[in-house]
Amino acid sequence: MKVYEYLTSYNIKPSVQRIAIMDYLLKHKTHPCIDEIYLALSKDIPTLSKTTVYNTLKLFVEHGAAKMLTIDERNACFDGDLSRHAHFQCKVCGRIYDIPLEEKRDEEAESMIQGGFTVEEAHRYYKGVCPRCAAGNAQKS
Amino acid sequence: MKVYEYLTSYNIKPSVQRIAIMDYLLKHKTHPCIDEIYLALSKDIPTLSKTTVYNTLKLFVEHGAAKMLTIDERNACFDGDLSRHAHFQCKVCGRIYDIPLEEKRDEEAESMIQGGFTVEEAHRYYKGVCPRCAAGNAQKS
DNA sequence: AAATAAAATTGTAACAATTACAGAATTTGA
DNA sequence: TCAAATTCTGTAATTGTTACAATTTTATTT
Repeated sequence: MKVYEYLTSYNIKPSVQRIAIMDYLLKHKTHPCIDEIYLALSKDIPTLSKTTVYNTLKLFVEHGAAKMLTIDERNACFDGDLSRHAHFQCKVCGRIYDIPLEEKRDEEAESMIQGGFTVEEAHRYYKGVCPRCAAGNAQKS
Repeated sequence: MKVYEYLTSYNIKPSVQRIAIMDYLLKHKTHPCIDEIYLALSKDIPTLSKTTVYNTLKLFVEHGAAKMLTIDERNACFDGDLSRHAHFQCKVCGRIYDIPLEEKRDEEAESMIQGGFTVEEAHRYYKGVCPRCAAGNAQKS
């Protein structure tokens, strides 16, 4: 299985729950929060505990297999896409969009490293209103 | 008084509490959280309620007189510096540093606007270890 | 200046996201 | 198969934030 090896490549011991959660992350680019993942997977794994979802995502982030987004004030979101990209959250519907970044070096990060900082994460995000909502098709996701 | 007019310029009716909170924000570039502000000002204003600090900062953000940072997962931080700049949070001591941004246009934002997005906020931040902590002088702030 | 209305502040209670923790279940390794 | 280690579960505790009603303060009208 594919996700199985993906997890092991990050030194994460696979389990039914971990595979299901990573699989969900890789297949749903919606930047889901804990609850979304929990509710979706509970259908297949009825015994799933929300604590496990918390623990597992924390594990993923620690092993570098997922990223945590703190764009949304209310709750943390998670991203299985590890490529360099920015995010945009619509203030109306709450959706988080992926925004491609021009491939160019990050001068700020470079000068920080010069200044003695160790840079482990770089986040960039925007907020505003998405085209969908601007068009009046506002709908809570 | 200076802060008084500063508040009115943002259409915020000044009060003892609001002036004290804005004054604290302008004088302390530490990106304080609610609790830091509350604890610091309680000494001068013993009747101050934490709810007031919450309400007031929400008001400031709505009127564009302050910015809320969601870098720290545990609690929101606030910044009275409205100029364009990035932030760096040290994972060891938790300090949030200001990082100057080269003055150049934000191509990503521009292309998003082209794509129909309304961009109201742009955030950029980094995480890692600061020089102080790297040198071993780790100390929780 | 007194009375009234409006706005701001306070404190408690409710709420929601997250974490701690101990017991149950599962996996691993002899 | 049995013991040890790991993972998972569910409840309880914790914490940041918000709702709300009562009180206080400020502004307005008479």
